[in-house]
Amino acid sequence: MIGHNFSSKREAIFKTIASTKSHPSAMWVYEQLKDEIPNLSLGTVYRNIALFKEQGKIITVASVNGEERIDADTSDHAHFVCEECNGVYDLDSSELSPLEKKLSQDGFEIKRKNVVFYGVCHKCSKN
Amino acid sequence: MIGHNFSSKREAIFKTIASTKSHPSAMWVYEQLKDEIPNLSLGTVYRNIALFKEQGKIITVASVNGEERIDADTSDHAHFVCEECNGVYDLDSSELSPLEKKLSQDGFEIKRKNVVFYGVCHKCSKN
DNA sequence: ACAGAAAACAGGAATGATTACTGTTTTTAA
DNA sequence: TTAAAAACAGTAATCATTCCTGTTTTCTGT
Repeated sequence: MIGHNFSSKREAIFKTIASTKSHPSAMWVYEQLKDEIPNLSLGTVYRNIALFKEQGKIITVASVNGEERIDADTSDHAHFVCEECNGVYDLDSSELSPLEKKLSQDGFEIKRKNVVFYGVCHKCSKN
Repeated sequence: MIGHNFSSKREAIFKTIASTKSHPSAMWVYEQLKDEIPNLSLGTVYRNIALFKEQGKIITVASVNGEERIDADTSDHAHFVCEECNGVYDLDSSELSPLEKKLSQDGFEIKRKNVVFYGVCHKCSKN
């Protein structure tokens, strides 16, 4: 069975993703780990990210500057992408439920949603 | 001044994008036009799409199977991506205004937003 | 504990959408 | 009409991501 074998690298990759709120890219995860695990391969990071997605343990949040950003918080929430610092913030998105109700009435099966606001965050706005 | 010269190819590209509700990819636009304009270059399609985006005449809607999908309807609306037929549908998204109000109160400048639902559309659902 | 079998991995090559470059053609503006 | 500016074709380059091959690690049944 794929994805059920123990692997210390897999665990380290998941812990790195789960322990940050930075909504990281594959490269960021790789760079966080390569001191601790010198022979880690970037391909392994990508392969495990794909596996975690299939397993529903993480989601894709947005593509920022051509890089996919992920999140181990799979609860129902939206995101804000700052186009100055490339930071990604969590937002509540409970307002969307009426729209979702209408969709399912019209025969659309919603499997996941992606609500992203783009702009300048409160920190970068000050400068 | 860049983008203000007349160009029949630019016009054809924009018309192709504006006259469809399919939320096309660059390649789709290229393929629609290459019979009519045999010496059209794919690079020209990409260059003009980038220009239209800068000019605010089109927006990016979603990335479907690694391909960016665009829309000449820049009004405030959301989208539904069917993961079976790769179709993209328009949705109303007026429910989002309370969330946007809260964001601007918190100092976030919203420049654009991207609301995408993923799933199976009503047509594919029947099969 | 041990030996295959299955899964995971490293490292590097391949992919594919998008972008950049260069020489040529078209458009503009005086 | 003519020189400068912009747009273009065609092709090469980029870069995140995926694929491939030989090796290592983990699992499972005995």
